[in-house]
Formats: sequence, C-alpha cells, structure tokens
Amino acid sequence: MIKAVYKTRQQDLLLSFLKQTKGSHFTAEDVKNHFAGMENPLGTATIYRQLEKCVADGTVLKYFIDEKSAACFEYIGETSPNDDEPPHFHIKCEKCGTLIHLDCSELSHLQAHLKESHGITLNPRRTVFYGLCAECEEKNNSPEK
Amino acid sequence: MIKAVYKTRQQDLLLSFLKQTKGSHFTAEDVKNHFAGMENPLGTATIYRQLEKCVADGTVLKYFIDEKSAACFEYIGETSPNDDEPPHFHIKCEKCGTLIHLDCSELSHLQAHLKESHGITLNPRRTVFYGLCAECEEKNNSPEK
DNA sequence: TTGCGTGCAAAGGTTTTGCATGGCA
DNA sequence: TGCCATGCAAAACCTTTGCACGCAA
Repeated sequence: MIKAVYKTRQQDLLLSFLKQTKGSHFTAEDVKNHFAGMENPLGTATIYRQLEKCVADGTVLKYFIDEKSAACFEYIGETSPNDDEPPHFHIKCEKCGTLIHLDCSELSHLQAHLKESHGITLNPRRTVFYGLCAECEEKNNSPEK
Repeated sequence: MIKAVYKTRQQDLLLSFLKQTKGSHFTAEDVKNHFAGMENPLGTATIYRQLEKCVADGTVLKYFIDEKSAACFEYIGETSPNDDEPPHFHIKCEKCGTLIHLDCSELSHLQAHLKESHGITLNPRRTVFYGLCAECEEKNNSPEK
C-alpha cells in the first residue's frame, strides 16, 4: 500500500497500474508510458517518488537487471500488515526472471547472526538475492547448450 | 593481470594500485583520486577501459550495488582458473551508504542451504544485502533525532 | 612507421532536486 | 488555511564514445 498522509489522484492511478502488473516487472518509463496518452499523465518525478515510497514500505521490490538498464520494479502487494512479519526474502532468477518468495528459517538465522555478531540490521524488504532458480540451474548443466 | 599487447605506463600504475587494494573494493573514482595529485594522473576513460579489461580476464570483479552508486571493483589477482573463489557478500547500509564487505561462514551456510534444500544457486557477485550498519543502527536508537 | 592506448570533452541515459503551483484535509 | 504532493525543467550522476595525439614495438 502506498503510505501517505492522504491520497492523491496520482497515487490512485499508480496503485491501479501496480495491481495490473502483479507478477511481472516494469520500469519507471513503463509507468510513464502507460499514462502518457491519457488525460492524466504522471510526471516522472512523481513516479520515482511514489515508487520509492513503495519500495521503502515493501509493497514494491526494486532490482537491477544490469548496470546499464533502468531499475526494474515489481509489485508484490502487502505481504503482511504488521511489522513483525516473518523474515521473508526474495530471490530473483537472473536467467528466467522468476521472483521466488522464500520464507526459510536459515534466513532468520542469518538475520539474527548478522545482528548479534556484526551489528548489522538486515532489511528483508529491500534485500533481493540474485541467482539461478532450480530449473534454470538444471538447464544450465544439461548438455544442450 | 592486465592483458595487453604491450604495457603502458598507465597500465603499470593501475596494476600497482590494484595490488594495494587487495581484499577491499574501490570505485573508478577511487582510482582517479588516488592518482589525482600525482604527476601522472590517469584519465577517466583509461581507468574504465582498463578495469573493463581486467573484469574480462577475471582478475578484477565488478559489483553492481545499485543504479545510483558507482560500480565497485575488487582486485582478486590471478586466481586458479576454476570458480572456487571464497564466497563473500556485500551489505549496503541504507543510511550512510557504506558498503560492508562480509566474509562470514553463516553466509556460506546460507548459500549451501539454498542450493541443497531449494535448488537455488546464489550469485554472490550480484547479491547485495540492505540494512543498517552498526553505527547507523546505534544512531537510530539514540535519543537525539 | 604502424597501431593501439590515452585523454579530453561531450554525449548518453536514468534518476534526483529546486521551486512554484495546486489539491487535500 | 496549512502543508504536502505534483510537475516541469534543470541538475546530478556514472559511464561511454569520438577523435586527435602520443607512445610502444
């Protein structure tokens, strides 16, 4: 959800767009283009500012395909309303793009360890792991290139 | 090693810098600054071009932290040709922007666990954890806002 | 001499920021 | 009314590229 003191027309528009995209990713430019022809386009600055808020509150994930291209966003909605959510991380497959939601005790352990031994407070909402999902890893190792 | 048909003064300078940095990371700007006051500064383009070559031949690793910050490089020298580099990860402080270089067995455990139990092959070169470093966390909790 | 490396400056693209305006409560 | 969000344009940022020059072999 977009946290705001009050809601604006732009925030509603963005949210409706986000809901449409569920399960796929988009760039800031995609958002801009989506509203470009309409009678109520969204300013670039507004798009970035609103998306940043969403990233901060965890309803949208931000990740990078490569250093050259624009940032990718993906709407994941409200994972859990309260702040004591079980640490649930996201893993982006670098090959097929699948976003894996992983709720695993090892991750909680890591989180606790980083806190206790290194003083580091991990932010699960923002952290995106990159790697290969099982399917792509298998394909990678199979004979056919 | 910097592969080149022949060696230039700039390539020697860069290599000497790389050797000094072993074990830590740096940006293209760091390289530039390092040579800035000297009688033989290195041009930005040269730095990028040479670093890119090093990345290509595997003596330097390149990390994409996020789209805003500059790319991070790390000199690993000529390692064994196989890919058994010790997995170390990076943690970016959301507040002060520090990039923490963390080589911790818990991370290797996590990596192994993701592989064995979930089939996920983690990519340590791209995965960046977000959170708060110890200093910023402390500041966050102290009374003065 | 030949050709690649160099370096300056400009371009490139994405994201942020300044500031005046307008809308929500 | 007060304040925050908006939006335009300009700035900021890192990185790449064009082109002429210089150095290595």
